[in-house]
Parts: sequence; C-alpha cells; structure tokens
Amino acid sequence: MAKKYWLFKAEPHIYGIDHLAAAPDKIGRWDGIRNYQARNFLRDQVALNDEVFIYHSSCKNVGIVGTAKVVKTAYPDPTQFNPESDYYDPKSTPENPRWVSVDIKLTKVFPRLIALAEIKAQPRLENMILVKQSRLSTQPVTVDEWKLINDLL
DNA sequence: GCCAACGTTGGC
DNA sequence: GCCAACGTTGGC
Repeated sequence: MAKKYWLFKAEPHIYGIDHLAAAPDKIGRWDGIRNYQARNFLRDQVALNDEVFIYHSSCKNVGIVGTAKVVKTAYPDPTQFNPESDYYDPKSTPENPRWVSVDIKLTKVFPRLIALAEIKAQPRLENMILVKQSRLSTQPVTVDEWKLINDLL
C-alpha cells in the first residue's frame, strides 16, 4: 500500500515536539485521542512508515513544527485504563478497548514554525482539513498538501 | 477570556 | 430517533 500522510495535533505544553525529541530513540506514544473520527483514522488507516506532520495547537504560536513517521500501528491506549490519568475512560475495558495509540519517531524538526496563518494564506491549501474543520486531532493530508507545505520552508 | 463549531448526553 | 442542553476544542 502506498505511503500515506497525516497531521497530528498536540498541545505542546502537554506533549509536543520537544517531548518527542527528548524521548529514547525519539520515539513517543501518541495517546489521549478521545474523538471517534480521529480514533478511526488511527485504528483503521495509519500504517507503518506513514509520515506525520506534528502540529502544535492551543498555544501562542500554532502551526506545524516538524515531521515524524509511524513506527508502531494502533494498539490499546493504556491511559484509558488508568484512573489517575486525565484520559481515563471508565467505560473502556481491556477486553473491549475503546481508544488506541500509535508510536511515532521524530524525523525532522523544522527550522521554523509553519504557522496556521501561513497555511491559510495559501490558496492551494484551502481544502486542507486543518483549514476547513478546526476540530479534528488526527487527520489525513494529501501528497500534494504534504509537498506544498514542505516547500514553504 | 470570548465565542463559533462541533461532539456528547439524556429525556422523551 | 429527535433534539435541547451542555461540554470541549481551538483560534483569536
């Protein structure tokens, strides 16, 4: 199957590109996704070696900060079973887990932020899900969008 | 902090 | 299954 491209959002003060960069082998678990549409992408479509834009949301400078690749496909998100976690879901059980995580490895830290405003200013990016639907924390990116954004650097 | 857009819950 | 009320996301 052809390689696919994604955009994953994170709040950088909770888990951002700096956390990934500091992790062993720069590999981190992408957890805490609690939206069914986003979960379905993770569970059903995100494949090994797919490439991912890391996006920082809900912060001073929102935008894309780097790239990663998928090194482990969907498995039950352990935080859903942990009552201490903000992501605890009492309705989820190990026998029938509701939420999934994937592992990604940081591949590139962009030399500068590609701001959301800059993306919105590109007519050829006007159909990006990021632009059209603000509330989706994992979302597909087309090959063309992937290339265009990399060319902005 | 505000607010628009969207998702979830729960009564009926 | 509908829909109102409420909660959350996320940009500004």
